[in-house]
Amino acid sequence: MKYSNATNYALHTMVHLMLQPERSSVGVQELAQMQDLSPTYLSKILTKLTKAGLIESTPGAKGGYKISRTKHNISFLDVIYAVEGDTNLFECSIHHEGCLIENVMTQAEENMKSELESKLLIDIAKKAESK
Amino acid sequence: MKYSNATNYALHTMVHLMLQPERSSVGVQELAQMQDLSPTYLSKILTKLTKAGLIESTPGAKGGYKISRTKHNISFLDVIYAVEGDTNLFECSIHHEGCLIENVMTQAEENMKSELESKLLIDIAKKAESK
DNA sequence: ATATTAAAGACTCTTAATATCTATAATATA
DNA sequence: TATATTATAGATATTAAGAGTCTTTAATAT
Repeated sequence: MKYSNATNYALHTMVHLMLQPERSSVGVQELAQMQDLSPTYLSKILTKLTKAGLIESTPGAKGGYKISRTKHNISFLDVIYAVEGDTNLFECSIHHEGCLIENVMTQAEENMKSELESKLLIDIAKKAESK
Repeated sequence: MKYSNATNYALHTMVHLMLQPERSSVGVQELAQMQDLSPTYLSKILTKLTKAGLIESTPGAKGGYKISRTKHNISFLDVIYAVEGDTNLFECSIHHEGCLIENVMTQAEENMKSELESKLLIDIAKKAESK
């Protein structure tokens, strides 16, 4: 079990965008180069982030991506959901109602998610900046 | 991102074995039938559990599998490790030392794991029994 | 000796993730 | 308005991992 590469790239991209000056967009070319990815591939991921409202995109010259104005409190969980969707890590294979095993597994997953919800990208960006 | 089916089957099998009378072995035939699986497939999973020391196997007539004598305190995490191995859910794609993103993701995973470590199969088995 | 059962290895099938290519739509600016 | 630039969308190919089967071998009880 692993997080997808896409989630990994998305998190790095988001932190990078957080470090940009206000109102300035960054093109997919630059973002892709930074992580040694093909622009077309990364653009798929960026489109997901855009649809989730985490970033804004403007096509055309001088266009690109920037952090959404309305969303400066973006959590790790927000990014993960945007890329992977909200799915349960565990679903009882026998599929019986109120499975005790599933209950335990779900609770553990909740613990992880609540941690990821409490961690904001902006804090990581600031830490990275001050290094 | 999902837990494997194998983990799912393993957990159900373990709880089932927990509910057996002491010293009695159950064959893969019966265990497989219970979950509507092919015996050969389930046996792969059972072998992993055996190698991890969570259950004991005896070949031959009247043989089968039973919970390890020495391990009546088996946690959910033990079973997951036995089947999936201990791997990190997240590894920085840029692979730079002390990645701040990776740190956050790893901490969240630890929260999940510690919950799974604190939950014992025997407690689930007892609950299921008393229903 | 025989029946029974686990273990191991080779192999196939399926699915999801990864990634690329091409065409289209939108925007800035000269 | 024309052109260059950039995002979006769709089709398609590639890869890797998981799921599952089949067959052979080894171990054990009776």
